[in-house]
Amino acid sequence: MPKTITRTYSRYSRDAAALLGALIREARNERKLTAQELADRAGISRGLLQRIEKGNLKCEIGAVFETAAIAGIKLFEADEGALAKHLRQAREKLALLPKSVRKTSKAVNDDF
Amino acid sequence: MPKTITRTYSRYSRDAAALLGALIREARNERKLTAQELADRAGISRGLLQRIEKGNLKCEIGAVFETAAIAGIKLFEADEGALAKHLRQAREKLALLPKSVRKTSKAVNDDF
DNA sequence: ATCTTATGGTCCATATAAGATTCAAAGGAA
DNA sequence: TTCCTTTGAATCTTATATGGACCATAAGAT
Repeated sequence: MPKTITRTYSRYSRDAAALLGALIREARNERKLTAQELADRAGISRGLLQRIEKGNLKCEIGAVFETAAIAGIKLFEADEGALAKHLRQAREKLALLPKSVRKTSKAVNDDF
Repeated sequence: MPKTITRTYSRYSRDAAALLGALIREARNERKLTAQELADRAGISRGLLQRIEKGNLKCEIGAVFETAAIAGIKLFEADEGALAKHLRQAREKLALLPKSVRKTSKAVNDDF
């Protein structure tokens, strides 16, 4: 039998997905859209929308983002212009950075 | 031959994923972590991390959120407390709402 | 220069997410 | 009450994302 890979998720990730799903559901209800309607507009199935609204982490991020956008949820609390600006800045900044990192010391800290 | 489903994504979704990926890469470089190290900590493969950092939308949202969390990116809000707060508020609000919506008129507007 | 490590990319096997279908139950309108 | 719609959930099949093994290139160290 093939070995089954079971992924584990941190509480933070679970909360983030649950929150996003709840926001989508809230926005959908406010706009008086049925699950089927929103799913159709997002180009996904109703079953997938259900999983997304429940905060299921095993969903394609493209489907989640697309659904959130159509429902009117703004990711990163930014409007489209601000998002594009952030993106451009991030790209410019990355262009100046070296492509690879080299460890000189094991300066590692996980603070979360 | 089986029919292939090709998903389309809005510019907003693409930008959001690209930004998130860029933020992850930036945070990884600041922490002087190699791609392999971050991938190991997130429990994913290096190849998947590469796609995430490139903003590929065909990735499991759980893997993306987990990676972002480990890299130190705070989703939606500044700190985890704010995230948990929002989540709780959303859930409380949802508990008061009816489970289903009924269309009385086609009051639908897509403003994005 | 050499050596070592990191990255970017491709290809393939397979674990798995998505779509489709079904059903039961609940909600709202008549 | 009787419809009709929506939702929730389970099952199955299929499309596909993931992991792993490659290899070439780039970058830092010596």
